[in-house]
Amino acid sequence: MAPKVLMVAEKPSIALSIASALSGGRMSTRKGSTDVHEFDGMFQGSYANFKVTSVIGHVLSVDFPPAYQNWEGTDPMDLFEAPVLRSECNPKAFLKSLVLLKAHIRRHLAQEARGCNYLILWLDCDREGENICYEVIECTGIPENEAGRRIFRARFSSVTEKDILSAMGNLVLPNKDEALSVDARQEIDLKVGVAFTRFQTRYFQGKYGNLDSRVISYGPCQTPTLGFCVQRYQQITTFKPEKFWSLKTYIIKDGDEILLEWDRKKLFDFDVTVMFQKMVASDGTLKVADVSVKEECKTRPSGLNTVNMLKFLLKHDVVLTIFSIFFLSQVASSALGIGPQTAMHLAERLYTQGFISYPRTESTAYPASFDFRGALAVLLQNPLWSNDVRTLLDAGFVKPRQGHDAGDHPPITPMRSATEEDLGTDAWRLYQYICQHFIGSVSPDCRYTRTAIEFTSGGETFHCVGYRVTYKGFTSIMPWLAVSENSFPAFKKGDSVSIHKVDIYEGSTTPPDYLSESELISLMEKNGIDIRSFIEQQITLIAKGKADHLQVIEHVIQQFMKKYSYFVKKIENMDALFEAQFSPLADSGRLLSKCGKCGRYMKYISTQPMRLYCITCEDVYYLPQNGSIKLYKEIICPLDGFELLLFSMVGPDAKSFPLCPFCYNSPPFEGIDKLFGALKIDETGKVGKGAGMPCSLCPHPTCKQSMITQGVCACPECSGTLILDPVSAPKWRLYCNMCNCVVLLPHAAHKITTTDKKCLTCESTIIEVDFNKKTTPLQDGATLHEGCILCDDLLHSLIEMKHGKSFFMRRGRGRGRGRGRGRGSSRGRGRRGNSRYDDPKMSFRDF
DNA sequence: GCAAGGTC
Repeated sequence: MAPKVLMVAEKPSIALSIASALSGGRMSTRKGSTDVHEFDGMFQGSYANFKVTSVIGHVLSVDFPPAYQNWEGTDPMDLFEAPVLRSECNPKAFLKSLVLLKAHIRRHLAQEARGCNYLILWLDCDREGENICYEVIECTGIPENEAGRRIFRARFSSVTEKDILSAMGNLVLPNKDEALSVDARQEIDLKVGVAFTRFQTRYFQGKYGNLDSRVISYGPCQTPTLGFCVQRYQQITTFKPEKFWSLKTYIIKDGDEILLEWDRKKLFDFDVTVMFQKMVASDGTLKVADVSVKEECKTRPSGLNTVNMLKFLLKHDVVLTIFSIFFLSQVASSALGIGPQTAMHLAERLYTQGFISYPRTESTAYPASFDFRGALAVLLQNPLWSNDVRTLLDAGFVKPRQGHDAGDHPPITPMRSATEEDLGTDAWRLYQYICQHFIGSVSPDCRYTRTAIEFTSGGETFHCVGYRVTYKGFTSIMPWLAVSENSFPAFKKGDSVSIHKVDIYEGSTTPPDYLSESELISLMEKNGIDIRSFIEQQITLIAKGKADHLQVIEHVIQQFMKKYSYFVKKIENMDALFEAQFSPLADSGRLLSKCGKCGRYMKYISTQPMRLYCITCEDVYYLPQNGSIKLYKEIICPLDGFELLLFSMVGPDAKSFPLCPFCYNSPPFEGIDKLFGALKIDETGKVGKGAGMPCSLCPHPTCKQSMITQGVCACPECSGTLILDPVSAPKWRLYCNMCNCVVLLPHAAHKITTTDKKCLTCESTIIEVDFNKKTTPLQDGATLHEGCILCDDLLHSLIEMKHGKSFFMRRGRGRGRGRGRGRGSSRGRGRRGNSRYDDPKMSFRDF
């Protein structure tokens, strides 16, 4: 019988590429936890059956045993020496579709491995990938010591047919040392992170009013990074501007006014500056003391690594702003801005699709054997740079400037030709840069002439400098690095020229800007990130086989235990800093959301009647009763600046809706005066019913939470409007803002949003559904679909009506049902056009 | 309720 070969990649897309390359496209695919591609071919000289499948990142992760999960019963110090368990990954809840998939990967691998003679590991070629190799081996049940006999590792740096075939022809062994180094990292990160986080959270919990102390997390990566940001923030806030003065000396040459640079640049003493000005002015003439002409050269770049790629993209684009020590926010300052996360996403995609080589590399040096000619030839197809590439291939290219070989992957290099249409705007920008960088790196250096003229007058020296490019070299393909030329006066040594004027310029020093992400990346690169670099350097010893992993873990943990006990002993020092920043907690009530008037957190009083109290403004805001309330995404009401809350009924199918505490109590629009469950204390002190306007009744025209933007169509049951429930994913639904009617939307859609378009037939809001890739009802696997839930046949066939639990004090409940059709136009306040209600299609009679 | 590192 033909031997069976199982191959496992790190992600489904790579499994597909590998199978396509090895089978020449002739394969069959069946569904599983992840897809399995099958084909026949040759392995080790004989005919074999292949199947290629994948994991989805790590299969296993580490955690403490249950006994250590209890915050109360566990001293964080004990965590350092606690055992750790490896169990199946449990990704965060927001990745719901992944949870379902990942939960079964272990079983999937075990099943697929049954009866297989060989296992070939196609995980990404980095330390994490090496570690996942051993997770996969464990799941398949094949003994680890079969490495070299039944287990092999395929090493590749790009997902191209060439690389895949060559990896298949040169199978190696998985690297246990690198895998162990990741085990060590995982254990250290877990222990350090959890111990410090638990301790400082518990210490600060309930101590300060305006500190959100649900969790005060500590991590060897995030904390030092925050440190850099805070350090810069401190520099900015403590900055004292200083006045300075300088001389601006002008001459006129060939009719042009030219400003000369003063060699002293600037002085911090006004009187002294005036003295120099007088000396120069009384001389009145500048003598040309020296003219130097130098041929200079700007060298081509070395290969591109990840950090440099990110730095290029970030330059001027995104600024990291800190407005308080504990609140970080990103301000995108340019429409073109690609943040590091997006950039790496795009790069990952380009790699997966075979357009570029592996994008996570530290190396800027190419291996000696690298085929530059082949890599260049690929780029001939694109007219944007085909001329440059043709010239390089014909007239000879140079090797990139000598870079650094970190021993990981070659620099990021284009592998396939692509056009903007193939990739989409953002991915294209990134790809274009990678191509330009690569072509630039094998182009000649740029050469230019630098001319400097030195003038003297009254004992002071001035100068001007001019640049003239003699050969563009690599700067023609990388124009952003071009040497800028300037117009320049012709002088020779000994000439003299009269001074046109000498002015005093007064300026003042300015604080540095907020730390930009590119600066942050440079800082991280330069310093390592403190603490992280220590761990990194220790585990590298394991990866390189220079240290035993158990000893390294033991050593590092010992170090951190010492740091931890020092931290505990000195926590008052940290507390002193917090005291200066935060205000003490008042006696009762949990702080929940910010008041729009004073900006401080308001207290949530959970005893009936549920309400918010602002200590500063001494105001009370009643909330809907009989449900739970929590902060809603820190979104702020555009009308009054109060933070929105999310109210949820209890029980299955219970609805939830956002509200602004201020609007809810004092509806800002006329006519919104009905009772919707809010309570109010009347003059006699008795609890009565108050007014209430949640966002689902708000006629604000543009706010993303309002009835206007979230409303879809009229309720078939009452005079209300059906609103898209923003937190109902993945069981997306509409709920009526007046009665208990619920409409279930297509199941398991990835995302459903309202658009600003209206149905031409019935004026309902057009919704956009992003179907799940796997379950999409659309043809050709398309996932995006826009339409009216009533008039679009597809959407209409996928929706279903239900009744949820009512949360409003509705009037005339009995009238509700059966009123679904032929309603008049006298309904609703402030809702859009009413004529649509007469259209028979508005009816839900098909339900 | 905690980290950081994979993945979508």
